[in-house]
Amino acid sequence: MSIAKKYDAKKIEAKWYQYWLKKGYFYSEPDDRESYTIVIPPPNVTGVLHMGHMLNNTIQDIMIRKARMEGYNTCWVPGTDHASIATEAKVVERLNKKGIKKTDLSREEFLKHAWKWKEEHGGIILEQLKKLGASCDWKRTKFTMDKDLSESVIDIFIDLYNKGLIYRGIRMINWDSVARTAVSDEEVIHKEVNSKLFHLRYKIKETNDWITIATTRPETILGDTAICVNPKDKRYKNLKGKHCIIPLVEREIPIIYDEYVDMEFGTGALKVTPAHDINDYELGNKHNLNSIDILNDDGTINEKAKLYVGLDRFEVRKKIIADLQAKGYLIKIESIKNKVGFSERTDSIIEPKLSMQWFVKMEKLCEPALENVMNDNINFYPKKFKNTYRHWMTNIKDWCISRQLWWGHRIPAYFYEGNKYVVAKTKDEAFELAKKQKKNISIEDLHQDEDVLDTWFSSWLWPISVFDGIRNPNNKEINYYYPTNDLVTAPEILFFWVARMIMAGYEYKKDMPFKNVYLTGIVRDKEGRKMSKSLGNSPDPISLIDKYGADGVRVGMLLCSPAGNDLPFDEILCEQGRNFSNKIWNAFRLIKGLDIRDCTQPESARQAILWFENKLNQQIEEINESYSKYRISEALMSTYKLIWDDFCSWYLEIIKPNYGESIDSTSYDKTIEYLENILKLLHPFMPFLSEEIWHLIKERQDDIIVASWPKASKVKEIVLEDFDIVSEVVSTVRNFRLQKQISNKEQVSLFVKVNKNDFCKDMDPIIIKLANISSINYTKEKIKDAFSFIVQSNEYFIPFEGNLNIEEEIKKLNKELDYMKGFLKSVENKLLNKKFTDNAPKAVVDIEKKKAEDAKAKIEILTNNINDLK
RNA sequence: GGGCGAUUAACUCAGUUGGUUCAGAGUGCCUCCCUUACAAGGAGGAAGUCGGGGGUUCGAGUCCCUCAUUGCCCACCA
Repeated sequence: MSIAKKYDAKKIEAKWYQYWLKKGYFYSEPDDRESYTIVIPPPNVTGVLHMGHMLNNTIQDIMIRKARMEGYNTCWVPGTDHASIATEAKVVERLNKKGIKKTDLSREEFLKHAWKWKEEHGGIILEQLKKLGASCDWKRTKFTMDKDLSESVIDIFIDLYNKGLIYRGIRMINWDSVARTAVSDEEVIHKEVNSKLFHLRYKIKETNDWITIATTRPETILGDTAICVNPKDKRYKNLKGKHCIIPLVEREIPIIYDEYVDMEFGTGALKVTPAHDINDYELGNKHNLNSIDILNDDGTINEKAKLYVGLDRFEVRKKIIADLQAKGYLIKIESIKNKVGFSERTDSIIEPKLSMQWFVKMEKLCEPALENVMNDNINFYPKKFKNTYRHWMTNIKDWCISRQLWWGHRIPAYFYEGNKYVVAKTKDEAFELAKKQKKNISIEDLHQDEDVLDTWFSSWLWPISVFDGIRNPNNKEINYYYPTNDLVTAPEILFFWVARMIMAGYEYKKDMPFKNVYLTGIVRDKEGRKMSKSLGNSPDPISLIDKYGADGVRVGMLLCSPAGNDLPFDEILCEQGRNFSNKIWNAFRLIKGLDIRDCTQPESARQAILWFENKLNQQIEEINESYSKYRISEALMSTYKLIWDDFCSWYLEIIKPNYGESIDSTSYDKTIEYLENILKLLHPFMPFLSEEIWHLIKERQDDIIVASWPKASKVKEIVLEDFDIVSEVVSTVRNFRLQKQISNKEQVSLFVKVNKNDFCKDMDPIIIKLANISSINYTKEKIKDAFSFIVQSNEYFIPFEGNLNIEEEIKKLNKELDYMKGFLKSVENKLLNKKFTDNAPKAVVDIEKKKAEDAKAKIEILTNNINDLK
């Protein structure tokens, strides 16, 4: 059989994914094993896979695959989120392209289009995840607007309402006038922009004097209901009780006093527009001011403004400034930098606006959610996010959950007689409730609230609702899978989503939704910019997979992503991942190509096996340790080095028979055993490659995906230490050859003068093989005319007939000698320091003593060698 | 403005309660090698005043203070 020299990922990845699916390895149902559960952070149903998803889902898959091998009943629930505002925006855009306006459609017609869009695009991202190798239980795929999940959402709304935790009220909210909906505080992004600060003067009615105010939003003067100054401000002391006239509209408003006003800013006089500014709104409440809402939902000016009715607010800004200037009200224009809120979804400028909305009271829900994170019942990785979390949870405001959209869960409130309403699951139930309030009501009088719920109002139930734990709180599945084990997500949505899931968990299951939260970094490009569509700096994950293989990309992602750190992505890392695939592939080719005979086992092989056995055990422990601390990159790096350095560069090089020779069956069997263990350790990172080789090594029925995770037995440290000496000797000899240009094919002889008591010669055959030594001779005397070096106070000599550069040798030795002397001095100083010997632990002092002894011995050798050369 | 981090080799990062020869890893770089698994490779090598300054300690990448640079979160100046 001839095996390709280069590993071809493309060829095999699809094959194994289908195979695993067919064998049902991803499928889970409750049984008597312990469960290990992850719910996917549901990507937007209309989204496509980006690098953030790649990272996220690779980590989840690694955890799931390892848990599966450890014997847990693993369940990774996939699904998508309806993403109400994002999806609705896309559907609207698509309709616009066809010349259809949303406003021309009925709600039902619009939703038909939206569902059609969902059917067409909804599956894409999940199909992409399969290419990555994600071992999700696809039979459980959920969508936040599935019937059962939708019902759960409505049940929860009603329950919270009945508990008094949901209320309706007029509040200042963030208004997105493109999407024409309220958005939550978290969906507003503040950006610094260059603005103009307009100084405008208002006439004071009683005195005919002027007062000058400063504003960046001159169009809002149409909604002014007061001018406010600081009571301490001497400039405005005599204005108490006076009024002024708004320019152009000529409306009269009072002058009020409040310490809120910053005397330093602008002119120290503030125009107050309670309907369109959060601070003004609060001032308005405090001073009983009217609110005049001058904005329509689409951002145009309404008739309450009296002027410019029907024009867009930004157009009005230009016009009003021109008009104010013409009439002498504009004093000056200043350039300033200020921060303006933009909608995360539509990037339009957010207008603060008074509006009737639904809210969830957060205070009570927060309590257990905060406590159980702070006391580590729920663990955050990395820990630093606990601080951020606490900060947010202690400053949280009520959650505005209504959105003026159609795509989403419609609010189950039914209105009659204007503002009266009842909350119920169906219109019939609502009717029954309404009858209690008003005897002669008819069902036609009830109108359901037009608004839908914030997307996060469904996603906060995700870990419960995917197991139907809301509608059926004690069903077998929820009891078995909940709480889930790990949540892997981006820190960006810590508050939107993670915090709220924790709240919902304690409110509805009296328990945490997950035990651990692994927060990944943000994927950035080489320049450190966040990867985004608009910048066009994000590589297409699928073409990366085509190029480097899913295994290669998985490794590439993980090579640079310690938990919580941003991830500077560079395609070269995927290349490294691919090269690693190839390395393993070729190690396999070597093993597969060996000729096995029933011959005597060489001593070098026997020693290599002894060593590698211990090395492997040591690394298994280390890898497990890394996993337990959620240091996934570290676990990968340990695996990488174990395979590349220890297994390939050392072990296989020793075990490999010389040209034309055969391997003994004992060594061969051991090698296969090690390869199998290595592949198991590798499987979570490189599932496809490991499965492929697993089956190519020998005929077998079992699959690596469900093979048992390697167990570590006790490590004999001394063996590892002995091997370290051996490897240092080998490297030094190789270095000597390189320097003196002695070919590796030419044998050299090695003399050893042992100065240490516990010297182990067992591994000499390894040195002989790897350094191509003719023989190792032990000597009591130094060897003249030889290249010499010291390893662990033992002296090694390679007789050398060429001209040794004496001066250079002496220089080299002197350099080393100086270093050792300096080192000895610092150690001795330490030991002479009584404070050190008295205070430091005995073990530390003993180590220092040993250091001093070793240093002395080495100094003696070096000194002698230098003298000999002279 | 408030809060939380970060700063260690050219790059990306480890460095776990202060104490082994502790200054590390991977990549990159340099030198030699197409040697009978692998040039997507092998062997060897160079490279850092641990951001600056001060302090605590017998002992400081590690703890404290301060400055500088930088990232993120929250609030927000009309």
